[in-house]
Amino acid sequence: MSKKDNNVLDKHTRIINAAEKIFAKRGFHNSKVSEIAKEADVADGTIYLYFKSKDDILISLFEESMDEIIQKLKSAIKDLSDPLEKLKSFIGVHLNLLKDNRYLAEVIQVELRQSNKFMKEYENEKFQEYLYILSGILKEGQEKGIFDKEILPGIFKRMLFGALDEISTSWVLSKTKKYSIEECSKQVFKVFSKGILLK
Amino acid sequence: MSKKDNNVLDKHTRIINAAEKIFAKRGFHNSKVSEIAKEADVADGTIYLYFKSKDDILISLFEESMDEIIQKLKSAIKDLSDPLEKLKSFIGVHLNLLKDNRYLAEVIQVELRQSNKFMKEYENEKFQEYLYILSGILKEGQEKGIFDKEILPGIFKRMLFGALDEISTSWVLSKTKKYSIEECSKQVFKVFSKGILLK
Amino acid sequence: MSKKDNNVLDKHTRIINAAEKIFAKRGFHNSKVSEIAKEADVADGTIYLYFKSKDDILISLFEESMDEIIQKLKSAIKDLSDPLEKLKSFIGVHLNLLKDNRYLAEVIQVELRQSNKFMKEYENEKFQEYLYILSGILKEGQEKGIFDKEILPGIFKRMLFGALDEISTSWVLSKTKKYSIEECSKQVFKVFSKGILLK
Amino acid sequence: MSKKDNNVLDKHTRIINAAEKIFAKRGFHNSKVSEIAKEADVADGTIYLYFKSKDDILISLFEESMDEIIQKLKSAIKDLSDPLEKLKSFIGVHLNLLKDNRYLAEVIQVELRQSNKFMKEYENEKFQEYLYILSGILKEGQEKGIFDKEILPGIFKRMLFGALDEISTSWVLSKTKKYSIEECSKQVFKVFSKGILLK
DNA sequence: GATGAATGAGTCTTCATTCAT
DNA sequence: GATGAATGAAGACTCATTCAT
Repeated sequence: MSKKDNNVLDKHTRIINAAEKIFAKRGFHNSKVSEIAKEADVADGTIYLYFKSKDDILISLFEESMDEIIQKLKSAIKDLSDPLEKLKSFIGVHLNLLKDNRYLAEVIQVELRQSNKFMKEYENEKFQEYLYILSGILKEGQEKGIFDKEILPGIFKRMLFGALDEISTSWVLSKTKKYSIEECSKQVFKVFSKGILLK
Repeated sequence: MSKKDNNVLDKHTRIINAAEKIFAKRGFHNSKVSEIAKEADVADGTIYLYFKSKDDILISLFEESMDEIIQKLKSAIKDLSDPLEKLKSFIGVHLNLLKDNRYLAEVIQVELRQSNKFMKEYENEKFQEYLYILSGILKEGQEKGIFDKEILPGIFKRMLFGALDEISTSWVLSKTKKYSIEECSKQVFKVFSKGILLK
Repeated sequence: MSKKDNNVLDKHTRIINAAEKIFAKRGFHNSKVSEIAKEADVADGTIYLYFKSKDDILISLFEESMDEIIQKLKSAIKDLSDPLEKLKSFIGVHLNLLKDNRYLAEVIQVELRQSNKFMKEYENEKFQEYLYILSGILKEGQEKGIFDKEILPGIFKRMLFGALDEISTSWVLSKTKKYSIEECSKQVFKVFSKGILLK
Repeated sequence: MSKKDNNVLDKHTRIINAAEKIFAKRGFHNSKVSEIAKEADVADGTIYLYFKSKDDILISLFEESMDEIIQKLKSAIKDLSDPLEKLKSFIGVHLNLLKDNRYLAEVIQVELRQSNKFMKEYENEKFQEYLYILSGILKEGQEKGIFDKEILPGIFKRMLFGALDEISTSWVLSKTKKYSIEECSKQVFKVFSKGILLK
């Protein structure tokens, strides 16, 4: 999106978009608020009419992105009844979302961990909600007698998120893009579905 | 280790130990070199007799820790012939190492990603070596006809590392320690072994 | 000029004036940027809105001062046709300018030489322009048959500048002011005019 | 002189020689004591067995050099009876001494002014002694009825020193060495002798 | 006397945030 | 609401000097 096109959007959105781009390029701590302001084509001070602080930009960026991701994940699995199909869809949507939004992927994978507020103080409800969808799929499959009941949902959700997260990170940072996102999705689904199916 | 005990160690080690603790507590960017110096019980300037810069402390901390981890992982699987046993051992050692060294775990999981040098410029040979052990176990199992040949080692190693990494992170950051490390190891092994076994 | 009066000037000028005073008092290397800021009644950071670095303040101070000096010297000799009168005027204006601006004199005489940039890397166009006026006066006199043609302008300009520079320095640093500026002017003119006149 | 040859000298001399070289290359404020120590092939701490401080090295360097210069100047004019010959000799010796000792010249011309102690606090007896020789030559000529009695010795000595100093400085810093030292000597003598002769 | 590892005071510069316009 | 000039706190790093060996 060109800076010109961006200017028709409301300032809140322009700042979030600019921050996403700058954070992805420089990392959170090495990004300057003035740089974000310049990219968003607003004055430095204007940022503070829409956000409380630099940290708040990152938190908002994360929450709004997660909202969008969660909504897309939910809508993708909404009409599926088979937990296995839900799992396959979840994995595919997660990896494709990040592929389609390179900046967001970099921010979430790499920079999100840089604000102390996030990892330690911030309660991170959105992330909990994301994980809840995952454990929900497992539990549903266990109740339906498809998935192994010995798998603990609280551990499974972390394991699968970690795998998807790492695959995304390495894909985003990789220059050669040796594997396609489709291939990655297939492989992750193969291992995790076989890993939890009752047989 | 008390500050007193620490003082018998050579200064390089004292500084690395102090940095590990401070980085874990405050995060890389929020840690002051003067704080590390104080914790190591040396003068600020002494740090620069042993390290080129603050970044260099983090890089050295990572490399020295990875060296130790890789050595322990290698020695743990060295005498095992069954790839499945190697996988189980690898998972157990990885998770237990981090449990036994809380500061190191926090630094590797959370803070390591904060130096631009690391994620983008730094080649990260140590990490490649770590991943190579993992893909090696998979390949060996595939050659022995135990593991599914369709699993791509380049994707598998990332997937398993991501899962272990996320389990470690959440375990380290978790206050309640709801699950034991042993339980986590068992679950990860269960899913990944079933996921890649030929049946 | 009191700090209060100074405050009506634009910040660039206030900083230059403050630097002139502080550099004169402490010397370039012993002057703190924060001290200049305090004297200029601006915040430390404000300095960096107007100058790239501490070195840049000194260079700007020099260039702006030389501009003023050169302009005054040029305008002083502009309407004179006799090279001898030009010489007398040049000497008088040079010495009086420094007398009227004690801080500037100290900075130019003593501190200017302290920035490596100046003496070795910096091309110093302004100073070349200053010297060019001097050699111009000699050449004009030689062409008019008044001055000795054997005197080399390239050496003469340095000789006279050196003499004026040293007289100024010792006058500025002298506590007793044993000789008046007028007396100094007269003596310098006497020696140099007799020294170069054809007779 | 090679570092090896230098090692046969006593440490005081080795340190002074090293400082002369380093100060000339980097300037006083940008020279590190450790660099001088390395060049002198002694330990950092050894410097402080022979000199009180970094400033003290510069002061000693200056005083010892001036002693040598003054002695050479005195001995050069000692057997001359004609004040005009003394003047010619003085000028020639001054300029040649600096030509033959490039490092010393740079230090005296450029770096000497960088220590506050020198220009403001330090009484600078050696320099006074140097100037005293100059005013002595003028006075002797005036008493003998050769030089113009209206020239004030206190101003004349500064004027001539300034001229010689500036000629040396520009000669030392000049890359092309457009004029020879002999040519410079001749020109300075020409102007100053004609300038003060009674006719 | 000689060493050089250790010290720690000192400062330029950055940049998130504010506020007068 | 919007601006952007101004603020000033904060910190990595340097290097003259010391002192235990």
